[in-house]
Amino acid sequence: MSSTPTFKRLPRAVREQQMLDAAVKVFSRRGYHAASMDEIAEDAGISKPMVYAYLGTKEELFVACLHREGTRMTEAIAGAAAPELPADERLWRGLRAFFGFVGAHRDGWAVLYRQARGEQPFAGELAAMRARLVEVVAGMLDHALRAEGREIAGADLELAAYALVGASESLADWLADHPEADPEKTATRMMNVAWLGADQLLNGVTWRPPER
Amino acid sequence: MSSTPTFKRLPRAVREQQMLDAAVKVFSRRGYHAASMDEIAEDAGISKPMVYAYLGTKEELFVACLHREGTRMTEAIAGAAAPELPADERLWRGLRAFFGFVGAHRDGWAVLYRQARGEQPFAGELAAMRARLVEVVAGMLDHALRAEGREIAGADLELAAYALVGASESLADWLADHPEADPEKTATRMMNVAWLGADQLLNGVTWRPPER
DNA sequence: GCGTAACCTTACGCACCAGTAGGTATGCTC
DNA sequence: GAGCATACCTACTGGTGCGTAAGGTTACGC
Repeated sequence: MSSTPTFKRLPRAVREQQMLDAAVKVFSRRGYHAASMDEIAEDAGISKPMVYAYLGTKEELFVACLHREGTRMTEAIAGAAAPELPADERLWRGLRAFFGFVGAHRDGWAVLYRQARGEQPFAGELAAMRARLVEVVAGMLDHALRAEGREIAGADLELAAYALVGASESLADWLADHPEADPEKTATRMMNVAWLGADQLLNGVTWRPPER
Repeated sequence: MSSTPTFKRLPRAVREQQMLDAAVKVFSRRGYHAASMDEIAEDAGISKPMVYAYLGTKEELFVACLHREGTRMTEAIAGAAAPELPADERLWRGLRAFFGFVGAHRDGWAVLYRQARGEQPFAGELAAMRARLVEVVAGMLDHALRAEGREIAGADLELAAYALVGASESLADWLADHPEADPEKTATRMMNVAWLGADQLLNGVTWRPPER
Protein backbone atom coordinates (compact mmCIF):
# COMPACT_ATOMS: atom_id res chain seq x y z
CA MET A 1 0.00 0.00 0.00
CA SER A 2 2.87 2.33 0.68
CA SER A 3 4.00 4.56 -2.16
CA THR A 4 7.62 3.45 -1.74
CA PRO A 5 8.10 -0.10 -2.93
CA THR A 6 11.79 -0.11 -1.96
CA PHE A 7 12.41 0.61 1.74
CA LYS A 8 10.65 2.37 4.44
CA ARG A 9 12.27 4.54 7.05
CA LEU A 10 11.18 3.16 10.32
CA PRO A 11 11.48 4.41 13.89
CA ARG A 12 14.28 3.00 15.95
CA ALA A 13 12.17 0.86 18.25
CA VAL A 14 10.66 -1.04 15.34
CA ARG A 15 13.98 -1.59 13.58
CA GLU A 16 15.54 -2.86 16.79
CA GLN A 17 12.89 -5.51 17.12
CA GLN A 18 13.37 -6.55 13.49
CA MET A 19 17.08 -6.81 14.09
CA LEU A 20 16.58 -8.89 17.20
CA ASP A 21 14.18 -11.16 15.33
CA ALA A 22 16.76 -11.67 12.61
CA ALA A 23 19.56 -12.13 15.11
CA VAL A 24 17.67 -14.77 17.08
CA LYS A 25 16.89 -16.61 13.87
CA VAL A 26 20.43 -16.56 12.51
CA PHE A 27 22.10 -17.29 15.84
CA SER A 28 19.85 -20.26 16.39
CA ARG A 29 20.46 -21.70 12.94
CA ARG A 30 24.18 -21.10 12.60
CA GLY A 31 25.44 -20.85 16.15
CA TYR A 32 27.02 -17.81 17.74
CA HIS A 33 30.36 -17.80 15.96
CA ALA A 34 29.25 -19.06 12.57
CA ALA A 35 26.56 -16.38 12.44
CA SER A 36 27.86 -13.35 10.60
CA MET A 37 26.76 -9.84 11.29
CA ASP A 38 26.29 -9.39 7.55
CA GLU A 39 23.81 -12.22 7.39
CA ILE A 40 21.90 -10.88 10.37
CA ALA A 41 21.75 -7.45 8.82
CA GLU A 42 20.64 -8.84 5.48
CA ASP A 43 17.98 -10.97 7.13
CA ALA A 44 16.69 -7.93 8.97
CA GLY A 45 16.45 -6.09 5.63
CA ILE A 46 19.02 -3.56 6.78
CA SER A 47 22.73 -2.91 6.41
CA LYS A 48 25.36 -3.82 8.92
CA PRO A 49 26.31 -0.40 10.31
CA MET A 50 22.73 0.08 11.45
CA VAL A 51 23.01 -2.98 13.62
CA TYR A 52 26.15 -1.54 15.19
CA ALA A 53 24.51 1.83 15.63
CA TYR A 54 21.49 0.40 17.41
CA LEU A 55 22.52 -2.76 19.21
CA GLY A 56 26.30 -2.49 19.43
CA THR A 57 28.85 -5.23 18.91
CA LYS A 58 28.13 -8.84 18.14
CA GLU A 59 28.51 -9.77 21.77
CA GLU A 60 26.16 -7.05 22.93
CA LEU A 61 23.71 -8.07 20.25
CA PHE A 62 23.70 -11.62 21.50
CA VAL A 63 23.19 -10.48 25.06
CA ALA A 64 20.25 -8.40 23.88
CA CYS A 65 18.74 -11.50 22.27
CA LEU A 66 19.33 -13.45 25.43
CA HIS A 67 17.61 -10.83 27.53
CA ARG A 68 14.60 -10.45 25.32
CA GLU A 69 13.96 -14.16 24.97
CA GLY A 70 14.74 -14.81 28.60
CA THR A 71 12.40 -12.10 29.80
CA ARG A 72 9.63 -13.27 27.52
CA MET A 73 9.98 -16.78 28.85
CA THR A 74 10.15 -16.01 32.54
CA GLU A 75 7.23 -13.65 32.24
CA ALA A 76 5.17 -16.27 30.46
CA ILE A 77 5.88 -18.75 33.23
CA ALA A 78 5.49 -16.37 36.13
CA GLY A 79 2.23 -15.08 34.69
CA ALA A 80 0.79 -18.57 34.52
CA ALA A 81 1.89 -20.00 37.86
CA ALA A 82 0.19 -17.78 40.40
CA PRO A 83 1.56 -18.30 43.90
CA GLU A 84 -1.81 -18.76 45.61
CA LEU A 85 -2.61 -21.94 43.71
CA PRO A 86 -1.92 -25.38 45.18
CA ALA A 87 1.47 -26.83 44.32
CA ASP A 88 0.41 -29.35 41.71
CA GLU A 89 -1.77 -26.83 39.92
CA ARG A 90 1.05 -24.31 39.97
CA LEU A 91 3.54 -26.78 38.60
CA TRP A 92 1.13 -27.85 35.90
CA ARG A 93 0.41 -24.32 34.77
CA GLY A 94 4.05 -23.38 34.88
CA LEU A 95 5.00 -26.36 32.77
CA ARG A 96 2.23 -25.69 30.31
CA ALA A 97 3.36 -22.10 29.93
CA PHE A 98 6.96 -23.19 29.54
CA PHE A 99 6.32 -25.76 26.85
CA GLY A 100 3.90 -23.42 25.17
CA PHE A 101 6.62 -20.81 24.99
CA VAL A 102 9.19 -23.20 23.61
CA GLY A 103 6.73 -24.50 21.04
CA ALA A 104 5.97 -20.99 19.87
CA HIS A 105 9.55 -19.67 20.02
CA ARG A 106 11.71 -22.57 19.00
CA ASP A 107 14.43 -20.26 17.68
CA GLY A 108 14.49 -18.27 20.88
CA TRP A 109 14.80 -21.44 22.85
CA ALA A 110 17.71 -22.61 20.76
CA VAL A 111 19.53 -19.34 21.33
CA LEU A 112 18.94 -19.45 25.04
CA TYR A 113 19.79 -23.00 25.86
CA ARG A 114 21.87 -24.42 23.08
CA GLN A 115 24.09 -21.49 22.14
CA ALA A 116 24.47 -19.49 25.32
CA ARG A 117 25.57 -22.50 27.30
CA GLY A 118 28.80 -23.09 25.44
CA GLU A 119 30.16 -19.57 25.07
CA GLN A 120 31.94 -18.22 28.12
CA PRO A 121 30.80 -14.60 27.87
CA PHE A 122 27.18 -15.68 28.17
CA ALA A 123 27.29 -18.76 30.30
CA GLY A 124 27.15 -16.65 33.44
CA GLU A 125 24.22 -14.63 32.22
CA LEU A 126 22.33 -17.79 31.40
CA ALA A 127 23.26 -19.49 34.64
CA ALA A 128 21.76 -16.57 36.53
CA MET A 129 18.49 -16.88 34.64
CA ARG A 130 18.42 -20.57 35.29
CA ALA A 131 19.18 -20.05 38.94
CA ARG A 132 16.17 -17.77 39.25
CA LEU A 133 13.99 -20.43 37.70
CA VAL A 134 15.38 -23.10 40.00
CA GLU A 135 14.77 -20.78 42.92
CA VAL A 136 11.14 -20.40 41.95
CA VAL A 137 10.63 -24.14 41.65
CA ALA A 138 12.44 -24.78 44.91
CA GLY A 139 10.31 -22.14 46.62
CA MET A 140 7.23 -23.84 45.29
CA LEU A 141 8.24 -27.22 46.63
CA ASP A 142 9.21 -25.69 49.94
CA HIS A 143 5.90 -23.90 50.21
CA ALA A 144 4.03 -27.12 49.58
CA LEU A 145 6.13 -28.90 52.16
CA ARG A 146 5.56 -26.34 54.88
CA ALA A 147 1.86 -26.48 54.20
CA GLU A 148 2.05 -30.09 55.29
CA GLY A 149 4.31 -29.36 58.23
CA ARG A 150 7.28 -31.10 56.64
CA GLU A 151 10.74 -29.97 55.71
CA ILE A 152 13.71 -31.01 53.58
CA ALA A 153 17.31 -29.89 53.81
CA GLY A 154 17.91 -26.83 51.63
CA ALA A 155 20.46 -28.55 49.42
CA ASP A 156 18.18 -31.51 48.74
CA LEU A 157 15.36 -29.19 47.89
CA GLU A 158 17.46 -27.18 45.50
CA LEU A 159 18.81 -30.25 43.76
CA ALA A 160 15.32 -31.64 43.34
CA ALA A 161 14.33 -28.36 41.73
CA TYR A 162 17.43 -28.53 39.56
CA ALA A 163 16.48 -31.99 38.38
CA LEU A 164 12.95 -30.88 37.53
CA VAL A 165 14.21 -27.91 35.57
CA GLY A 166 16.72 -30.10 33.75
CA ALA A 167 14.11 -32.67 32.84
CA SER A 168 11.89 -29.92 31.48
CA GLU A 169 14.72 -28.48 29.44
CA SER A 170 15.43 -31.88 28.01
CA LEU A 171 11.86 -32.36 26.89
CA ALA A 172 11.86 -28.80 25.58
CA ASP A 173 14.83 -29.67 23.42
CA TRP A 174 12.97 -32.68 22.14
CA LEU A 175 9.97 -30.47 21.44
CA ALA A 176 12.09 -27.91 19.59
CA ASP A 177 13.30 -30.67 17.27
CA HIS A 178 9.83 -32.13 16.66
CA PRO A 179 7.70 -29.43 15.07
CA GLU A 180 4.73 -31.75 14.82
CA ALA A 181 4.64 -32.43 18.55
CA ASP A 182 2.00 -30.85 20.75
CA PRO A 183 3.37 -28.63 23.55
CA GLU A 184 0.35 -29.33 25.75
CA LYS A 185 0.83 -33.06 25.50
CA THR A 186 4.52 -32.71 26.20
CA ALA A 187 3.71 -30.73 29.32
CA THR A 188 1.35 -33.48 30.45
CA ARG A 189 4.03 -36.09 30.01
CA MET A 190 6.53 -34.01 31.91
CA MET A 191 4.01 -33.54 34.68
CA ASN A 192 3.60 -37.29 34.92
CA VAL A 193 7.24 -37.89 35.61
CA ALA A 194 7.84 -34.77 37.66
CA TRP A 195 4.81 -34.63 39.82
CA LEU A 196 4.60 -38.26 40.72
CA GLY A 197 8.18 -38.10 41.92
CA ALA A 198 7.75 -34.77 43.63
CA ASP A 199 4.54 -35.87 45.28
CA GLN A 200 6.29 -38.83 46.83
CA LEU A 201 9.05 -36.56 48.05
CA LEU A 202 6.53 -34.19 49.55
CA ASN A 203 4.93 -37.08 51.35
CA GLY A 204 8.18 -37.94 53.00
CA VAL A 205 8.92 -41.01 50.91
CA THR A 206 12.61 -41.22 50.20
CA TRP A 207 14.74 -43.68 48.39
CA ARG A 208 17.92 -44.90 50.05
CA PRO A 209 20.93 -46.58 48.51
CA PRO A 210 21.07 -50.32 49.25
CA GLU A 211 23.11 -51.22 52.33
CA ARG A 212 26.20 -53.21 51.62
CA MET B 1 66.72 -37.37 34.87
CA SER B 2 66.96 -37.84 31.16
CA SER B 3 70.08 -36.51 29.51
CA THR B 4 67.98 -34.21 27.33
CA PRO B 5 66.51 -31.44 29.45
CA THR B 6 64.50 -30.04 26.50
CA PHE B 7 62.01 -32.49 24.92
CA LYS B 8 61.61 -36.13 24.47
CA ARG B 9 60.65 -37.83 21.27
CA LEU B 10 57.62 -39.89 22.05
CA PRO B 11 55.75 -42.54 20.08
CA ARG B 12 52.70 -41.44 18.20
CA ALA B 13 50.13 -43.17 20.39
CA VAL B 14 51.36 -41.38 23.49
CA ARG B 15 51.49 -37.97 21.86
CA GLU B 16 48.00 -38.43 20.47
CA GLN B 17 46.63 -38.98 23.94
CA GLN B 18 48.47 -35.92 25.23
CA MET B 19 47.02 -33.89 22.40
CA LEU B 20 43.55 -35.14 23.11
CA ASP B 21 43.96 -34.35 26.80
CA ALA B 22 45.03 -30.82 25.93
CA ALA B 23 42.26 -30.43 23.38
CA VAL B 24 39.55 -31.53 25.80
CA LYS B 25 40.89 -29.13 28.38
CA VAL B 26 41.12 -26.13 26.07
CA PHE B 27 37.83 -26.82 24.27
CA SER B 28 36.03 -27.10 27.58
CA ARG B 29 37.49 -23.87 28.94
CA ARG B 30 37.30 -21.68 25.85
CA GLY B 31 34.57 -23.20 23.73
CA TYR B 32 35.03 -24.72 20.29
CA HIS B 33 35.56 -21.57 18.27
CA ALA B 34 37.47 -19.53 20.80
CA ALA B 35 39.90 -22.39 21.31
CA SER B 36 42.90 -21.94 19.05
CA MET B 37 44.93 -24.76 17.64
CA ASP B 38 48.04 -22.91 18.81
CA GLU B 39 46.88 -22.99 22.40
CA ILE B 40 46.01 -26.66 22.22
CA ALA B 41 49.40 -27.45 20.74
CA GLU B 42 51.17 -25.39 23.35
CA ASP B 43 49.23 -27.01 26.15
CA ALA B 44 50.16 -30.43 24.80
CA GLY B 45 53.81 -29.35 24.82
CA ILE B 46 54.10 -29.72 21.06
CA SER B 47 53.93 -27.54 17.98
CA LYS B 48 50.88 -27.04 15.82
CA PRO B 49 51.87 -28.98 12.71
CA MET B 50 52.15 -32.12 14.83
CA VAL B 51 48.52 -31.80 15.79
CA TYR B 52 47.56 -31.55 12.14
CA ALA B 53 49.78 -34.47 11.25
CA TYR B 54 48.27 -36.75 13.89
CA LEU B 55 44.69 -35.71 14.47
CA GLY B 56 43.82 -33.69 11.38
CA THR B 57 41.84 -30.46 11.19
CA LYS B 58 40.24 -28.67 14.10
CA GLU B 59 36.88 -30.24 13.33
CA GLU B 60 38.36 -33.72 13.17
CA LEU B 61 40.21 -33.07 16.40
CA PHE B 62 37.00 -32.11 18.14
CA VAL B 63 35.23 -35.19 16.83
CA ALA B 64 38.10 -37.28 18.16
CA CYS B 65 37.62 -35.70 21.60
CA LEU B 66 33.92 -36.33 21.39
CA HIS B 67 34.45 -39.97 20.54
CA ARG B 68 36.98 -40.64 23.23
CA GLU B 69 35.00 -39.01 26.00
CA GLY B 70 31.72 -40.43 24.76
CA THR B 71 33.09 -43.94 24.60
CA ARG B 72 34.61 -43.67 28.05
CA MET B 73 31.32 -42.53 29.46
CA THR B 74 29.03 -45.05 27.84
CA GLU B 75 31.40 -47.85 28.73
CA ALA B 76 31.50 -46.73 32.35
CA ILE B 77 27.70 -46.74 32.49
CA ALA B 78 27.16 -49.94 30.55
CA GLY B 79 29.75 -51.73 32.66
CA ALA B 80 27.95 -50.78 35.86
CA ALA B 81 24.30 -51.38 34.94
CA ALA B 82 24.17 -55.07 34.18
CA PRO B 83 20.90 -56.07 32.47
CA GLU B 84 20.08 -58.96 34.76
CA LEU B 85 19.67 -56.75 37.82
CA PRO B 86 16.27 -55.48 38.97
CA ALA B 87 15.26 -52.12 37.53
CA ASP B 88 15.88 -49.96 40.58
CA GLU B 89 19.27 -51.51 41.20
CA ARG B 90 20.19 -51.02 37.56
CA LEU B 91 19.10 -47.41 37.56
CA TRP B 92 21.00 -46.76 40.74
CA ARG B 93 24.21 -48.30 39.50
CA GLY B 94 23.92 -46.57 36.16
CA LEU B 95 23.41 -43.21 37.83
CA ARG B 96 26.28 -43.79 40.21
CA ALA B 97 28.58 -44.64 37.32
CA PHE B 98 27.37 -41.65 35.36
CA PHE B 99 27.90 -39.12 38.12
CA GLY B 100 31.16 -40.77 39.03
CA PHE B 101 32.34 -40.28 35.47
CA VAL B 102 31.29 -36.65 35.35
CA GLY B 103 32.93 -35.97 38.70
CA ALA B 104 36.17 -37.46 37.49
CA HIS B 105 36.10 -35.98 33.97
CA ARG B 106 34.52 -32.58 34.33
CA ASP B 107 36.33 -31.26 31.28
CA GLY B 108 35.21 -34.17 29.17
CA TRP B 109 31.66 -33.62 30.26
CA ALA B 110 31.82 -29.96 29.37
CA VAL B 111 33.05 -30.78 25.89
CA LEU B 112 30.39 -33.36 25.36
CA TYR B 113 27.35 -31.57 26.62
CA ARG B 114 28.08 -27.89 26.64
CA GLN B 115 30.12 -27.45 23.48
CA ALA B 116 28.96 -30.16 21.12
CA ARG B 117 25.34 -29.18 21.55
CA GLY B 118 25.64 -25.74 20.04
CA GLU B 119 27.79 -26.42 17.00
CA GLN B 120 25.98 -27.82 13.99
CA PRO B 121 28.72 -30.14 12.74
CA PHE B 122 28.67 -32.07 16.01
CA ALA B 123 25.11 -31.78 17.21
CA GLY B 124 24.13 -34.83 15.18
CA GLU B 125 26.96 -36.93 16.53
CA LEU B 126 25.99 -36.01 20.06
CA ALA B 127 22.29 -36.52 19.48
CA ALA B 128 23.03 -40.06 18.35
CA MET B 129 24.93 -40.77 21.55
CA ARG B 130 22.15 -39.34 23.59
CA ALA B 131 19.56 -41.32 21.68
CA ARG B 132 21.40 -44.52 22.50
CA LEU B 133 21.37 -43.60 26.17
CA VAL B 134 17.67 -42.78 26.08
CA GLU B 135 17.05 -46.07 24.34
CA VAL B 136 18.81 -47.94 27.10
CA VAL B 137 16.83 -46.20 29.82
CA ALA B 138 13.57 -46.70 27.95
CA GLY B 139 14.41 -50.36 27.49
CA MET B 140 15.02 -50.64 31.19
CA LEU B 141 11.68 -49.12 32.08
CA ASP B 142 9.94 -51.28 29.52
CA HIS B 143 11.59 -54.40 30.86
CA ALA B 144 10.48 -53.56 34.38
CA LEU B 145 6.94 -52.92 33.15
CA ARG B 146 6.61 -56.18 31.29
CA ALA B 147 7.87 -58.01 34.34
CA GLU B 148 4.75 -56.72 36.07
CA GLY B 149 2.51 -57.45 33.12
CA ARG B 150 1.95 -53.76 32.37
CA GLU B 151 2.58 -51.61 29.34
CA ILE B 152 2.90 -47.97 28.34
CA ALA B 153 2.64 -46.44 24.90
CA GLY B 154 6.04 -46.29 23.20
CA ALA B 155 6.05 -42.51 22.93
CA ASP B 156 5.24 -42.02 26.61
CA LEU B 157 7.94 -44.44 27.57
CA GLU B 158 10.51 -42.70 25.44
CA LEU B 159 9.60 -39.29 26.76
CA ALA B 160 9.84 -40.50 30.33
CA ALA B 161 13.31 -41.80 29.54
CA TYR B 162 14.14 -38.49 27.91
CA ALA B 163 13.09 -36.63 31.03
CA LEU B 164 15.20 -38.87 33.25
CA VAL B 165 18.24 -38.40 31.05
CA GLY B 166 17.67 -34.65 31.00
CA ALA B 167 17.35 -34.43 34.74
CA SER B 168 20.58 -36.38 35.14
CA GLU B 169 22.37 -34.11 32.71
CA SER B 170 21.17 -31.11 34.60
CA LEU B 171 22.50 -32.42 37.88
CA ALA B 172 25.70 -33.42 36.12
CA ASP B 173 26.12 -29.83 35.00
CA TRP B 174 25.61 -28.71 38.55
CA LEU B 175 28.18 -31.24 39.67
CA ALA B 176 30.69 -30.10 37.07
CA ASP B 177 30.43 -26.57 38.43
CA HIS B 178 30.75 -27.62 42.09
CA PRO B 179 34.11 -29.33 42.52
CA GLU B 180 33.50 -29.83 46.22
CA ALA B 181 30.30 -31.81 45.66
CA ASP B 182 30.23 -35.56 46.10
CA PRO B 183 29.22 -37.52 42.97
CA GLU B 184 27.82 -40.38 45.05
CA LYS B 185 25.56 -38.05 46.99
CA THR B 186 24.43 -36.36 43.81
CA ALA B 187 23.51 -39.74 42.37
CA THR B 188 21.48 -40.52 45.48
CA ARG B 189 19.57 -37.28 45.14
CA MET B 190 18.90 -37.92 41.50
CA MET B 191 17.68 -41.39 42.35
CA ASN B 192 15.26 -39.91 44.83
CA VAL B 193 13.55 -37.75 42.27
CA ALA B 194 13.82 -40.17 39.38
CA TRP B 195 12.97 -43.44 40.96
CA LEU B 196 10.09 -42.29 43.08
CA GLY B 197 8.48 -40.86 39.97
CA ALA B 198 9.36 -43.82 37.81
CA ASP B 199 8.15 -46.27 40.43
CA GLN B 200 4.77 -44.61 40.48
CA LEU B 201 4.63 -44.77 36.71
CA LEU B 202 5.52 -48.43 36.77
CA ASN B 203 2.74 -49.06 39.23
CA GLY B 204 0.23 -47.61 36.84
CA VAL B 205 -0.28 -44.34 38.68
CA THR B 206 -0.68 -41.50 36.22
CA TRP B 207 -1.33 -37.84 36.59
CA ARG B 208 -4.03 -36.24 34.48
CA PRO B 209 -4.59 -32.58 33.67
CA PRO B 210 -7.49 -31.10 35.64
CA GLU B 211 -10.84 -31.22 33.84
CA ARG B 212 -12.29 -27.87 33.00
C1' DG C 1 10.67 24.95 0.27
C1' DC C 2 14.70 24.63 2.79
C1' DG C 3 17.63 23.19 6.72
C1' DT C 4 18.72 19.58 9.66
C1' DA C 5 18.86 15.48 11.89
C1' DA C 6 18.07 10.86 11.74
C1' DC C 7 18.30 7.03 8.75
C1' DC C 8 20.95 4.23 5.67
C1' DT C 9 24.61 2.94 2.38
C1' DT C 10 29.08 1.40 0.14
C1' DA C 11 33.58 0.23 0.84
C1' DC C 12 37.48 -0.66 3.44
C1' DG C 13 41.13 -1.58 7.39
C1' DC C 14 42.77 -4.69 10.39
C1' DA C 15 43.36 -8.62 13.38
C1' DC C 16 43.06 -13.19 14.06
C1' DC C 17 43.71 -17.96 13.12
C1' DA C 18 43.24 -22.40 10.45
C1' DG C 19 46.16 -24.80 7.77
C1' DT C 20 50.90 -25.57 5.12
C1' DA C 21 55.61 -25.47 3.10
C1' DG C 22 59.94 -26.72 3.74
C1' DG C 23 63.59 -27.92 6.64
C1' DT C 24 66.09 -30.15 10.99
C1' DA C 25 67.07 -33.57 14.50
C1' DT C 26 66.82 -38.20 16.46
C1' DG C 27 66.70 -42.92 16.92
C1' DC C 28 66.42 -47.59 14.73
C1' DT C 29 68.05 -51.20 11.48
C1' DC C 30 71.55 -53.85 9.36
C1' DG D 1 78.11 -45.73 10.84
C1' DA D 2 75.21 -45.20 6.49
C1' DG D 3 70.59 -44.85 5.41
C1' DC D 4 65.92 -44.33 6.29
C1' DA D 5 61.80 -43.30 8.62
C1' DT D 6 59.57 -40.81 11.89
C1' DA D 7 59.26 -37.12 15.21
C1' DC D 8 59.46 -32.33 15.35
C1' DC D 9 60.20 -27.26 14.33
C1' DT D 10 59.96 -22.11 12.51
C1' DA D 11 57.77 -19.17 9.71
C1' DC D 12 54.56 -18.05 6.54
C1' DT D 13 49.90 -17.38 3.68
C1' DG D 14 45.25 -16.70 2.74
C1' DG D 15 40.64 -16.19 3.94
C1' DT D 16 37.17 -14.62 6.78
C1' DG D 17 34.51 -11.40 9.27
C1' DC D 18 34.24 -7.76 12.95
C1' DG D 19 33.93 -3.10 13.29
C1' DT D 20 34.16 1.83 11.14
C1' DA D 21 34.87 6.13 8.18
C1' DA D 22 32.81 9.00 5.15
C1' DG D 23 29.33 10.06 2.42
C1' DG D 24 24.11 9.74 0.20
C1' DT D 25 19.00 10.14 1.07
C1' DT D 26 14.49 10.73 3.12
C1' DA D 27 11.19 12.91 6.21
C1' DC D 28 9.82 16.36 9.25
C1' DG D 29 9.79 21.14 11.47
C1' DC D 30 9.02 25.79 10.52
